[in-house]
Amino acid sequence: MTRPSEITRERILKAAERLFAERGYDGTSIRAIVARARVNQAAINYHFDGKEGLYREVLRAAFRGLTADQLAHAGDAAGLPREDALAAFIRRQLRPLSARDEASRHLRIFNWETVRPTPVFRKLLGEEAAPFMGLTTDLVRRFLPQADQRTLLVAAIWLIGQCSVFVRNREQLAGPPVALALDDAAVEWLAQLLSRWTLQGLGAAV
Amino acid sequence: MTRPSEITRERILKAAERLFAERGYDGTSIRAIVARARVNQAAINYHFDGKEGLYREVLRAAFRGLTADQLAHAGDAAGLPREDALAAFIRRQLRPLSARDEASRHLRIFNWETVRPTPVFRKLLGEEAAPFMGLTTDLVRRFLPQADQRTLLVAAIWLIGQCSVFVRNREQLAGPPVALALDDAAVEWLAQLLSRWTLQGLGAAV
DNA sequence: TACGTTTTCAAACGTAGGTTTGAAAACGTA
DNA sequence: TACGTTTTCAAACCTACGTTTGAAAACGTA
Repeated sequence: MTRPSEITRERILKAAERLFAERGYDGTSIRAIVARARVNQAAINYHFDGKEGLYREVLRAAFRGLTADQLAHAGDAAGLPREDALAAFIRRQLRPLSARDEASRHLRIFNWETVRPTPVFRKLLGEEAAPFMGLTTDLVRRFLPQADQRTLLVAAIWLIGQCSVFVRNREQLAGPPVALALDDAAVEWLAQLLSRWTLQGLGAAV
Repeated sequence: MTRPSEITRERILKAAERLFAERGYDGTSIRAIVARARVNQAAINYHFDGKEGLYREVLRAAFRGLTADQLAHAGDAAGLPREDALAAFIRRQLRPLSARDEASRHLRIFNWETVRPTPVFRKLLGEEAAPFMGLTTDLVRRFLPQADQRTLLVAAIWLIGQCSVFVRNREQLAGPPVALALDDAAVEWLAQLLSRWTLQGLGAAV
């Protein structure tokens, strides 16, 4: 692998990630990607063997990026009181609300897949979802020590869902009729509210 | 309005609803719709003034259909103890989990819009979301009588989110690694679990 | 039945999409 | 430097899309 060709590859990946996140797979054209990346149109077929191959790469990177971010703090959680660990988890889950950064983009690519998962995505999920689900399950287990596995899984999904409804619908919630402010203070307020309700929901005193 | 032309209209709407639900707006072609509806291709432009006009009609029907279910029971809720009203709300929200019917299809059309809302959808939401949000807000207000409007709104969204994470990701949750069973018994069990956690979360004794 | 309107139809139009092509350029190495 | 390989490039190709067209058919009504 020579250096310049790697640059082209990276430029394509970066542009593709942005556009796929914004417009989804179908809504993003090869021509739009190459225009943004400032490379030749044929480069995508040369480097990634077509649009689908490029998407596969982007998806994998997004998935890794997301889980890596969350798994990086898994170690901390064990050392915290369960209440604090839960609050930290929720705060991290809400992070894309205020930050319009890489994590936010990754999550968006992810979201496109939840409506109609591509085979590529299904495969990825089957292979790599376990660590994150395990982390979340471990967290709720601290509140439901004698629950069975099925209940723990549902609790984990429940917890994730409480956060993701705000993250996913960020744009609608920002406008009328809800008009939820989304500055840092509001996000922190929201995180505390969700923490309290979740703690109580799982039967912990607050 | 003559009779046969109404039949054509209905056939198009029915076919379009199915296809838009399955593949989304971009993923559904006019040609696929007319093939399923067994009508001429130009009929869509004649009756709906183009693909976007057709989508507008389908979206409106989906929205009405979805909220109608909850709104129809809004009257009942007032007469129930708040705990029962909440449980009934959750059970209704989870209904698309077990029923692969019209409601399920409507929700799916809705879901396509959450990633990147079309202007058509935004307009619809602005015009018609208020009754459903009002209903949900009224419900949570019974648990948080002295909360301000912003908190009530967040609580309402929180409640909706807890249900929608299961409904939205039904397909992924049914498969590995979660492998959540989704027969009627399991859905009822899930509804009760969510009811309990939500009740506790909102500070009610169970 | 006769006539103006509404509705259907097959065909074509123009555009945008992903991919392919074959040659030119850049590159690494002997 | 010379040469085989890798990478870039502009152009073309082919397909699928949404829409338009103009005439034929069906319709409602007088």
